[in-house]
Amino acid sequence: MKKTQANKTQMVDIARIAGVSVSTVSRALAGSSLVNEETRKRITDLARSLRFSANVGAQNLRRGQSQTIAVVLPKSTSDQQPVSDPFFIALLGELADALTSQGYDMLLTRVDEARIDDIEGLASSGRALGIVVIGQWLHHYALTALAGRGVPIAVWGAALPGSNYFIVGSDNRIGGRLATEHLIACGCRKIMFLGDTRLPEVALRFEGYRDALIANGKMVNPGLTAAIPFEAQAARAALDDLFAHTTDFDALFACSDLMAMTANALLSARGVRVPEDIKVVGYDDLALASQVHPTLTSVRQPLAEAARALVEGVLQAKDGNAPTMTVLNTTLVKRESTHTVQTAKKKTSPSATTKKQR
Amino acid sequence: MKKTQANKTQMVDIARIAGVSVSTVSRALAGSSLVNEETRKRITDLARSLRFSANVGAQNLRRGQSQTIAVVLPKSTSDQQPVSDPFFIALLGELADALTSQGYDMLLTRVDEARIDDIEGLASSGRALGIVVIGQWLHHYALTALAGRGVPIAVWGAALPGSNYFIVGSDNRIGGRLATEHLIACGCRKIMFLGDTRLPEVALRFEGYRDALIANGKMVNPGLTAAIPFEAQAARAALDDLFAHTTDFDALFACSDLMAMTANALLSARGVRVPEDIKVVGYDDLALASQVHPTLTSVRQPLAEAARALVEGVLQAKDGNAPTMTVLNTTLVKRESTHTVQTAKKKTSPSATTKKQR
DNA sequence: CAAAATAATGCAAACGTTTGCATAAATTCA
DNA sequence: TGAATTTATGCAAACGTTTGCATTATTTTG
Repeated sequence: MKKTQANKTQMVDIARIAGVSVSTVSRALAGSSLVNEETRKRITDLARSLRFSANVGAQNLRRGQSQTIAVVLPKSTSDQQPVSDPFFIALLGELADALTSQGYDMLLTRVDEARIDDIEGLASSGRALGIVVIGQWLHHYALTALAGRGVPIAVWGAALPGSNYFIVGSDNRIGGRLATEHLIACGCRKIMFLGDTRLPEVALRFEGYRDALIANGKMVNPGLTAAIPFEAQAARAALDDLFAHTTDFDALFACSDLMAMTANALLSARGVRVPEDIKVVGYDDLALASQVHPTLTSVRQPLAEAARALVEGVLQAKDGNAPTMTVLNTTLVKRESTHTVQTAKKKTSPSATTKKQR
Repeated sequence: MKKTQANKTQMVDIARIAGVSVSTVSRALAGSSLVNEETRKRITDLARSLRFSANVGAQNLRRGQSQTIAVVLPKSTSDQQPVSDPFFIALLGELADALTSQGYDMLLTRVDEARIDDIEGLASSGRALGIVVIGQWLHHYALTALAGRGVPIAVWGAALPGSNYFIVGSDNRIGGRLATEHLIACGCRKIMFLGDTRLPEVALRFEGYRDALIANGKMVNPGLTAAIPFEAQAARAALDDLFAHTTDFDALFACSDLMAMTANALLSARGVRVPEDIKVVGYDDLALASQVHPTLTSVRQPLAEAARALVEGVLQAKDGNAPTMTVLNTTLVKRESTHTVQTAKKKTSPSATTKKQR
């Protein structure tokens, strides 16, 4: 006995049984027109019945190319959370689907932000033919260096003009404007912007926020800006602190749904009602946004499209094409958290202990 | 010019520059004691400066083993949601960390539940040395068949006695009992169980629920059970329907936090207050559970431990060891959604529009 | 000082595919 | 009918590593 487990069946086994050479097996399974229809049928049937599956290592080696794309999810060193933001997860899911539907395998890697350079190995080792980076954060420089070295990368993030790597993102500026305009239309006068403008995406959303204010003859009030971080715990602390000091606002524009929901929870705990007292708009339009109470008005980014564009981007990058920037449309999804009319209780049911007016 | 891109540097390049043979390079980089300390240093330095990274396809081929573990996330055919439950995502994150910390790559695949057999190819093609399946759902039979064919798998799910594959799960029965006992201790008399008992995990939680009731001299009331599905949209519809028909309960025990949060939102929309009128316990203890209002009492499953056990399981399976069942402890995390005392407002701050007593 | 042991290196054969080229058999053409 | 063409197959050389074995140079031993 050589191994504990039976050796995997390989092409030579099939060849022997079918009485042909390995070349023919290879060609038959690849669907080459060089092999007789009848023999092909015989071979493919045999392969299926033996549950044969060609060794991809050998294939990649011979072909000089792998069918795998690496997806890296940066994790901040400080943040102990297992997974960053639900939004990234949703994008991840779409990526998984986009990749498998195009016949690529997906290698998922979480890398410490400080070690972002390490991801080059994923490509140079032939493990993956290219890399999708979710979230450029503050690493524009490192990403530029990578791309400069010929590593095929496509990044989800803000469109930074003149960048040397493929970027896919949504129109953050329009997103910010849509949200703000809606709040203005709802009659809000003191709209607070929640987000850390050091991040490129957030900076653009802030510009949209400013655009909307100015277009409506208002000024940007520096007091109505708070650099809330994305990470859940930190966001909660920052918001709690914020609300303890300031209450002079009638609307919140949060740069993520998570942030908006946390804000909602904290306000609610303080007895502030959403949307009656304060209106709230989030960003991302998570699935969860329509599951919470009140359901959350939010800026939607087209995830499936984003995933497709990212895959397309890596492939282009691999082929050495000049980098492009893809900016996807954002849309506003209006829900309860910005309702202006009396909250229309849908058929107040014979519920157990209904307290009128809460 | 042969290729568009410069060819990747490989061992032979390093060998040439260093004036040694490829064997020596290979051994030096592998840290073999056969090579002179000085030459090793020279070679490793060279490799680093050239950003060399050995071709893994070739390595796997030669070694006859890959360093990759596949993680499959089944998606139900009907469900259009990109990613199933946030809980699985959290587990995914832990798995990613556990794998990378042990030097394995993680291949992520979402497979249609109907095609669960296809995952065998991941192992038989040498792409992965083993497979972690997240959620056994209703596929005990298919998984048994896979394991029977020698595919190394480890599954997150309920401990099914006599199974032929590795199973890692948390103690659902205890979890169910803890939740129910807590609600009883809170003075609840009519505790509704929310979950589809066709799923093994849920069935066990229900047993725990029953255990607790019986231990407290109560009977299981069939009217206090609702087969709410896990999937968000469907769950919302089912819950909405449920609450429209029944209000004769004073507590909910939901089989996932998502379900509990949706229930909270729906109840809240109906003017029912949690925890004053109705107490709610969830399951999973998502990060989100402490971010919503009211914060959610929930049954926690030790995710990091789970991830470690799953990895350990696949490796054991690969080595042909007899399958084991790992049952992890569950604990109850008490939060606002089951508070009995007057909701102690923490230092009612000088908030804008505080409505006393909500 | 010869023989034996040790240390460091190289040679060449794998690993399981794919594919250019040669070849054999069958068919068409003039 | 012989040459030219087409069709189907096999041979053998890659792909980039790792590793058993042989080899050489160096040190130790008796």
